Amino acid sequence: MGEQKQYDPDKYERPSVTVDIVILTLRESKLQVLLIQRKNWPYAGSWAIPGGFVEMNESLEAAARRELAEETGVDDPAIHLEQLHTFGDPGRDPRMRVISVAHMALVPDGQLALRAASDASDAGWFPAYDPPPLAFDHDQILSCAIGRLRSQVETTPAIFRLLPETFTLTELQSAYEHVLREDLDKRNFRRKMLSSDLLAETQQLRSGDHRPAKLYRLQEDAAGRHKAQRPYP
Amino acid sequence: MGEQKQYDPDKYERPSVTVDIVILTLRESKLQVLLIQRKNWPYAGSWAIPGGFVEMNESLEAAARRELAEETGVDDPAIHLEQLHTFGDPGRDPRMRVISVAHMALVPDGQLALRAASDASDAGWFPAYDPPPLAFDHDQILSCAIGRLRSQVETTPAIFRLLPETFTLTELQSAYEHVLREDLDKRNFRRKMLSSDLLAETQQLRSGDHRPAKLYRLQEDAAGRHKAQRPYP
DNA sequence: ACAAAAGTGTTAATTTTACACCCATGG
DNA sequence: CCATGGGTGTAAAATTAACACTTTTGT
Repeated sequence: MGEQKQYDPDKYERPSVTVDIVILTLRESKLQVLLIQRKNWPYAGSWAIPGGFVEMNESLEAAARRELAEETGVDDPAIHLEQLHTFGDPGRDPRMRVISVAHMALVPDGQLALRAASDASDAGWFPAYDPPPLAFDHDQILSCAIGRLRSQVETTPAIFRLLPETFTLTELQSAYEHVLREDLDKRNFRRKMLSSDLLAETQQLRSGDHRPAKLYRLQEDAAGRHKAQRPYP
Repeated sequence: MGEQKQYDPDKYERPSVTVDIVILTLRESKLQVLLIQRKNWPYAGSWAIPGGFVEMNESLEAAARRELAEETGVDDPAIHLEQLHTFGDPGRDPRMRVISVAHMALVPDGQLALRAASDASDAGWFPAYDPPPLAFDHDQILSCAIGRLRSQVETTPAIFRLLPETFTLTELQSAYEHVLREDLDKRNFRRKMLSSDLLAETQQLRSGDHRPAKLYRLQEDAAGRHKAQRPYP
């Protein structure tokens, strides 16, 4: 900060600072969010977005990654984690003044070892667009995450952070459709995607119950072209 | 935050929390930022983005508006103020752990009573795209603000928050050009603007040295409509 | 053979770009 | 009368939107 009065910082009461993490994934073709159930006052029994205190020697991102690892077992710098917004209204937590730096993490559905944190009676995945009632101002935080995700998905290759390394075009389209909540035209979608330079064709096929589908992966250098243009729509 | 261990919050050392405000305006047809000169260690003599501590009973936005009023004399809820990002790396301020919630304010050039804060030896406007060396991580904060402004200007009517109530189309175009740093085609610009439903024609003309120009104002209900493309927070 | 998902082109509509001259006023 | 900024239209190109059938596999 830039002020420069001869403040004695100790004469100011200080708030607690936490990070909250909206952890999103695509499971069962739906956008889902990880929530933990509170055991204690306030909001005992309600579901909440996971979070925790920022320690004095760690950055905000480090704190968020630490919490992410604690909740999901995922400790991978490749996981997409971004800061969303800071929520700091006095009274948002009745126990004390808590300023919370909200983050969003996008994790591919996979072997997420969902280990409930020691302080949660339970943890689970819920439909992000239709969550249970949430503690504190966590409905706002979730809305903020979903809004950001949608905007990212429309303008960057963020969708791939929710997908496994290889995927079919139908899976990719379905991911877009479930995040954006709109139906896309199959032929237009495929034409646009294939002409976008975002995808690399693999040699493999996904054999399933029906006609096998080509598998694609994100083009290696696509991260850089990120901001450039909207892949879809 | 959502964790719920039986934390004793007092056993945690707490960081200081501040708000910093990137105050932007269009002066002399240039995008300019308000900076204050530091008098004391660290970065004595450097220019810095104004800011100050968040008090225990005020929201982050209230703190930012209070600082904005202290620096500029502008105390108007209509001023566009938005939260940008929170900067909290340990060591960003050598005096202590400071977590700063950066904001951006857009003020129309006008009778800004620039009163230097008591702790600043001076305050002044500087070209936002070509600022002097800045204290702390304030270059990052400024870049963040400019990036956000550009994205807002491309997708929302934010540009009008930098303009006086009435303006000519040429002034409007010039505002876009100086914020986006690109030249726009006059006829395409005017056609697009006039067909956008964002503008209301006034009966007045701006008489200057040459042919008078029609004055426009932002359409009353325009705040909602242009939101179409990118919602950010 | 059939059910189910994969894959494939064309046309119309809309949006974006490029581009140059006349008009109204003040000095 | 002239210098200066205000104001205007059209055509080509690019992008987007709408739309239905054939292919391949497993059962």
